[in-house]
Amino acid sequence: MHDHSAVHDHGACCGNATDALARAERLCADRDLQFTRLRRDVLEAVATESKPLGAYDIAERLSGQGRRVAAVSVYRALDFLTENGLVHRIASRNAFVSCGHQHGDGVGLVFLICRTCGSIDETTSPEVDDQLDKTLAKAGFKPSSRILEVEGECGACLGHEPSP
Amino acid sequence: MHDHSAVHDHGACCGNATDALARAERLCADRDLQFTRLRRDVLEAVATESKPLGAYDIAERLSGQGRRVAAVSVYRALDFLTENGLVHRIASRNAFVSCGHQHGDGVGLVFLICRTCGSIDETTSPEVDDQLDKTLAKAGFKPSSRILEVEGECGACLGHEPSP
DNA sequence: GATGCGATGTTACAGTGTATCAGCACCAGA
DNA sequence: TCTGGTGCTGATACACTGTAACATCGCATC
Repeated sequence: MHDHSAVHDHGACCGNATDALARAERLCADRDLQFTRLRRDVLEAVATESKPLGAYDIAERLSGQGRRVAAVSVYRALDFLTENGLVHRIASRNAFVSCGHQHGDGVGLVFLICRTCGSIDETTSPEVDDQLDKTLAKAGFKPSSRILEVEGECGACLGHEPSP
Repeated sequence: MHDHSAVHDHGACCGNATDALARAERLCADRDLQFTRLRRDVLEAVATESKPLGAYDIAERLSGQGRRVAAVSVYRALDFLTENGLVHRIASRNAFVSCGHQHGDGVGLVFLICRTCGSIDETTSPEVDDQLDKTLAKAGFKPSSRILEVEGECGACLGHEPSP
C-alpha cells in the first residue's frame, strides 16, 4: 500500500469502496462471519464517501425504491463493522468512516479531520504510540483503547487557499 | 501544583471545587468576563465530581427548591467555561469535566478515563505533542485542535483488583 | 427615561443512540 | 420432515444530546 502520510486524492486511492468491500469479504470469510447485504451496503456507503457519515445519513442513502432502512439497523451494522475494524467511529463528529488501512489490531490510529473540506484522513505513528505508552505507564494507567483526532486543515486545502 | 502523572486521590487534591472556583474567578476578572451565578454553579457541579457529567445531569443537580435550570442554559454555561479552558469536553462520553490543571492554551491534553471507577484524570505530555506535531507536519496537515482520550484502568483500580 | 448589550428563561425541535419485541432465514439434530 | 435454536433484520418506541428562536431581565450608557 502506498504512503498515506502524504497528501493524496481521496476516492481515487487505495481507500475506495471496491477495495474496502473486497477486504471485508475476505475478513468475514476468514473469521467465519456473515457479510450480509445490509452490512455490505452500509460499508459501501461509508467507503464511497471521504467525509464521515452519520448513521441517519447512511439510513437515508440506503432507503428509497421500496426499501426502508431504519437507523437502528444501520447502528447494528456499524457495530459489527467497527468491532471488526472495517469502520471507525469519529467521536468528535458522531460519525463514521471506512478504514483505509490494513493494520493490526493494536495499532493506534490518528484521524486528521479537515475543517475546510470535511474529509478525513487516517494515519498511524509508532512514535506517538511509544511516547503515549510511556506517559500512560508513568501515570500507572493501563490502556485498552484510545482516541486521537486532530482537527485542522489538510494539505490539499492549504494548497488551494494559501494562508493570508 | 504537584505531580499529576502519579496516582492520586480525586477530590482531595488540587482539582477540588474550591480551587477551580477561585481560579475561575481570577481568570474572569483578568479577562473582564462575567462569572455569573449559573456559570459558577455549573463549574462547581462539574468540579465536585471526578466523573464526567452530562449536561442534563448538571441541569438536574442545579434544579430543585424552586429553581429550574434548563439544559439549554447549562449548555451555554458550558460553552463559556470550555472556551475559557475551565472545563473540558470528553468527546467519547458526551460529557464534561472541570480542568484540573493550570496550563497554557496551546498544550495538548491527555484524558485518562477509567472503565472501572469512571473517574477521569488529565495529564500532559510534551513528548507526545512533539511526535504528533512531527507526524502532522509529515502529512502536510495544519492542526488547530486535538482530542486525545484513553480508556482503560486507572492505577487505583489496578491496585484494588489485581489482574486475574 | 431610552437604548443597547449580554445573560438567562422558555419552548420547540433536530440529531444521536438504545431497548424491546416480532418475524425470518438458516442450520443442526431428532 | 419437523422442530428448536441462533443470528440477522424490521419496526416501534423512547431516552439522551444538542441547537434554534424568541422573550425577558438586569445593567451600563447616553
